[in-house]
Amino acid sequence: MHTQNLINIIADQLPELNKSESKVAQVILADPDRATSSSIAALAKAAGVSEPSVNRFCKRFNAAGFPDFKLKLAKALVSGVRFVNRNVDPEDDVSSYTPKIFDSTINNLAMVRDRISHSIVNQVVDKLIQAKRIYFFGLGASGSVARDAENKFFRFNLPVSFHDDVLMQRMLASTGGTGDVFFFISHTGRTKEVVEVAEIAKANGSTVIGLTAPDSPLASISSVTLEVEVPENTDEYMPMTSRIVHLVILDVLATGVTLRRGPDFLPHLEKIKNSLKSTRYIKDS
Amino acid sequence: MHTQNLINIIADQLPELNKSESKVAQVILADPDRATSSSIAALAKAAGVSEPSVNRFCKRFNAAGFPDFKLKLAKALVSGVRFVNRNVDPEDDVSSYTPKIFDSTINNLAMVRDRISHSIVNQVVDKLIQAKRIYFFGLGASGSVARDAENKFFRFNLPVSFHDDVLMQRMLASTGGTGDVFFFISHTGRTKEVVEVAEIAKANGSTVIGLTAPDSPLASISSVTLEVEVPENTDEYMPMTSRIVHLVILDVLATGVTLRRGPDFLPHLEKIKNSLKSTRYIKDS
DNA sequence: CATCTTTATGAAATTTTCTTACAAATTTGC
DNA sequence: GCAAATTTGTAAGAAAATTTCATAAAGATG
Repeated sequence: MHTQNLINIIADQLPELNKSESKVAQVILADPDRATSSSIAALAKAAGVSEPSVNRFCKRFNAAGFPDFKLKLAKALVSGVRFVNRNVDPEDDVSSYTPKIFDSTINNLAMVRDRISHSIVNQVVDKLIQAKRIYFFGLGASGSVARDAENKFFRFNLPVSFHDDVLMQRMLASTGGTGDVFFFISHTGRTKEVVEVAEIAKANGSTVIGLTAPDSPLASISSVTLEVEVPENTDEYMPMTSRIVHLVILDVLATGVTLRRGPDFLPHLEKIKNSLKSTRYIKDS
Repeated sequence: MHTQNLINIIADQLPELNKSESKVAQVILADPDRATSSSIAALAKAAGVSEPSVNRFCKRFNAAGFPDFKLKLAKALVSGVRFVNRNVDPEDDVSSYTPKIFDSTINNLAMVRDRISHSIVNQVVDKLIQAKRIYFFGLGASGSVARDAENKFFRFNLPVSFHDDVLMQRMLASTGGTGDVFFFISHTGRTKEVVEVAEIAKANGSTVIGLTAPDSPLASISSVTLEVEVPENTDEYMPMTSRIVHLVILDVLATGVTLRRGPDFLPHLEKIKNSLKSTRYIKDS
């Protein structure tokens, strides 16, 4: 499991801190970048606590002392993951909402990165490699993800297709059988049409893979489920980030397949890349 | 343009440093990680120079002093490790390549987050709000992005469509005119078909927006360009992350449009959300 | 090659920053 | 309501960093 980001660790621990430690935490979380460049005295003053309290705070988070803590904080900031709960609000202008949306996406990715089951990724790669045919199915926003997956997996010389048409999906599911892989992408895992099609595929002996929410009907039907838990979209203004997480997971799967294929396969990928060259204007410089 | 890594800067400057500064540089380059956690005294001793020499060295590299220098060095190390040493290599297993792919995506997002021009985002939001019609065009992987954009902007009650068919694109571009917005998505900005269609759109008086690489043919044609610079995909195994960056930028634009529409518009979004409810299995719990 | 000028360097003092020890205050358990 | 445990701050002192200034080295000039 990936080491959690210091900032998130602090945020997580927040409720368990005592009064002065929590004051320190709040000041740091409010502007971590500033914290890295202030002295212990300045930070103590900003938090309204004594210097030793700040020092104790640092030690609580496994730092040798304040300077060491600052160093760790600085590193945590670079890794790009910032503090979570920054919702877009109606008063925001471009320079507020733009980073907020990036940050929220980044945070969700970091969360899934730390939680995704590697053994399940491996199982799915197995299934994909052994597949006689692969179908990527999704509706609405997940349709775009499915389409992207087709574009990606097509390069592996696998018989792959994507469908965002429910009737098409239904027909294909009912004509499939052993060796066929039906890969369902769904944010909620509760869309009736999707679940029904998955049931049909399953009934015909095909392998059903779900890239979806845990504890959903789709998850329970799937032969293997890649569980993605992205916080519900409570804020009206926040975009749905699950699509993006799904895309990255498909990137991971594609990489898994490439690696499993071994180095002999690279020339094939190169060939596909080159086939596009003639469609482009040459880069000067 | 990517800011040069501090370590590389030091290495580059090496020949121009004087005797004691160069000693300091060598010690730091030999073990930069150690340098971040040693005191000025320790480093001075290791380099066989005086403490002020180390201090002067730090100031030479635009640091406020030694502690500030250590901070910058620490940051450089983190980003260095991620960019240089985090490529997927053929020996990787699931638990290595999975976080690597997430990290590389996260890094690219963080980079664009810090570099994207807010004023251009604003300009694009303006154009989208005023548009009589919006067309999202993309080919290949960018086609999926365009499709996702349609799905997203459709909710704004704007006449929007997406096309990944070159002939369709061509026809629409030539029938468009003032008030129409053609939004082109392209990783390279050099695909001939895309550039040609953009030229046609432009010639007919439509607004052309490019979500693409800077200094590309597409960028130079566009009325407004959202420049996205994602490091070239040199590693055979690394997936292309520009798609994901593009999606997030479209999320930003959509948020901008929602905010500009004001709170009166929220019921409309709510209505669309609700329209999907009946298609889902209810969540128990 | 002597002398002046510039530049580089370090010793020591000063200042800033951090840590520790301990006592006061607060909370908790009984 | 009192003792123990925990939390917090004061103040001292230790450590680290910076500045000042003197000296040494290198370079320029006649």
